Amino acid sequence: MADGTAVPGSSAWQYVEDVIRRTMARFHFEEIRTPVLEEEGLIVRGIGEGSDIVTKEMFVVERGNDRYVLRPEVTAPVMRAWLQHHLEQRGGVQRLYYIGPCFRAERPQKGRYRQFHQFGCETIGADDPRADAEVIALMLAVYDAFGITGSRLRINTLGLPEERKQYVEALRAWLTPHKDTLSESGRQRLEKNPLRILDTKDEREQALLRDAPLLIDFTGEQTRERYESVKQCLGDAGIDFIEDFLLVRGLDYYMHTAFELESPDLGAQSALAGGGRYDLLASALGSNCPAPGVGFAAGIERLLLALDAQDATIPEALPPDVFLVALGDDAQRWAFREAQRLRRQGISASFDLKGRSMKAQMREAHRQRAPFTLIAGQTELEAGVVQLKNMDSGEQVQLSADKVPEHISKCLRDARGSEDSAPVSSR
RNA sequence: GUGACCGUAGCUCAGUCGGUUAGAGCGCCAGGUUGUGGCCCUGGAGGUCGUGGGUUCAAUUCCCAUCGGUCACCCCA
Repeated sequence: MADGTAVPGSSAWQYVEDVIRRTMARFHFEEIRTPVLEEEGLIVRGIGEGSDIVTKEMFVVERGNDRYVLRPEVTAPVMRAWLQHHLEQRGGVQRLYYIGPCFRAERPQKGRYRQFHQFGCETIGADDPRADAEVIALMLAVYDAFGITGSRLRINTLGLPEERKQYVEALRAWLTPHKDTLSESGRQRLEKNPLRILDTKDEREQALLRDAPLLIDFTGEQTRERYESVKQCLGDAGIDFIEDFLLVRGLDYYMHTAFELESPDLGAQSALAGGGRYDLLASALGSNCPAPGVGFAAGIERLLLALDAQDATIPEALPPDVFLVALGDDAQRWAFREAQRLRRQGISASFDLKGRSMKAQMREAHRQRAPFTLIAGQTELEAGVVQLKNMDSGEQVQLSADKVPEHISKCLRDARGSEDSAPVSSR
């Protein structure tokens, strides 16, 4: 197995996907699936030639003269799909979401894996500030649905490319005299990408930055008004946020609104999710179709870490409705036959495949939390009957073999009817 | 890519200052109950002590390499 590629395949995973999909549906976002394999050019143009992802974190697949990459993120692929399939022709605004694997060739650590899983949404075709606020609200709604608390929403505006460019120069000019205070990587960033210094973890650099110029002061009236509207929408919806003028994003396509959701439970990789507006992505991809967009991306593994840290209860896998216990060779054939009969009628059935003792089969039924067991041996087969045992009460009744499905159905209905706990999931 | 730490049973971990058959708890299997789960009791299976090499009379233990893992830097979900 390649480094950093463990894929959790547990009931927790099922549960997480289920809650995400339901939340997305509540906001009426529609799922879009894009290929895991993408043309290298799309990703390079989309997230920027100089970005860390493109320069050192991509898994490249070559075939003949074609170069593909395993997608490192999903926004650019979604935009490609939107352009390629002319989704703008569907009229209105597209509200889309995705969930699936992404790949980045970084050194694995807590909350960071080479194959990881993202979910996120993209609203394409609207530059209304409410779209930004809606995306943020959706992002928070997901974590809310999981009961995750203590995370912080930070927002900022990255302005327009022109404004940012002026700011970068001003920041560089301001920092250059303080070169000696910067760390080694800080000095490298000063050359390559001064914006990245803003989210430094170095305390001396953080102290220095307190007096540095701010991007917001280099933005024009339009940018500022837009930013104010987004904040106002968030306020109207009662969403708490922290304004952080030092917040930047690592992908080049972002502009205007940028945001990040941080959790104290994650270790060094503290971002649960992040996103922003990317009105110029479509043109970076070579389209002249205007496609203003805004979205967020979130890591499922980090969500699982947060759930774990908060000792959240994750619903267990559903038990079978009935476990069939067989004694002897003839009964083993009966167990398979009977399981199939029940399954065809929508009753979930399970049975032993190792020819184990009755005691072991009963234990297995108990372990699987089956509410009922159906027991048969030579005696029952010859008499055309089976034993139905209620595992909860221990009560056992003998049934005529042909009445089994309807009887079990009835018992299940009775058992479910008497439960006042919330239904976990319908079958 | 850089650095630090860690690899003993399915899992969580003891242990050996180098020395007869490497342990515990949980889990698993079986018996106690000629065909009945949970609790309890008894027994059992399961380990090339990550791998390769070196030092030594002797290595799971020391050394080197390698592979795997973890965390941090960096980066970001």
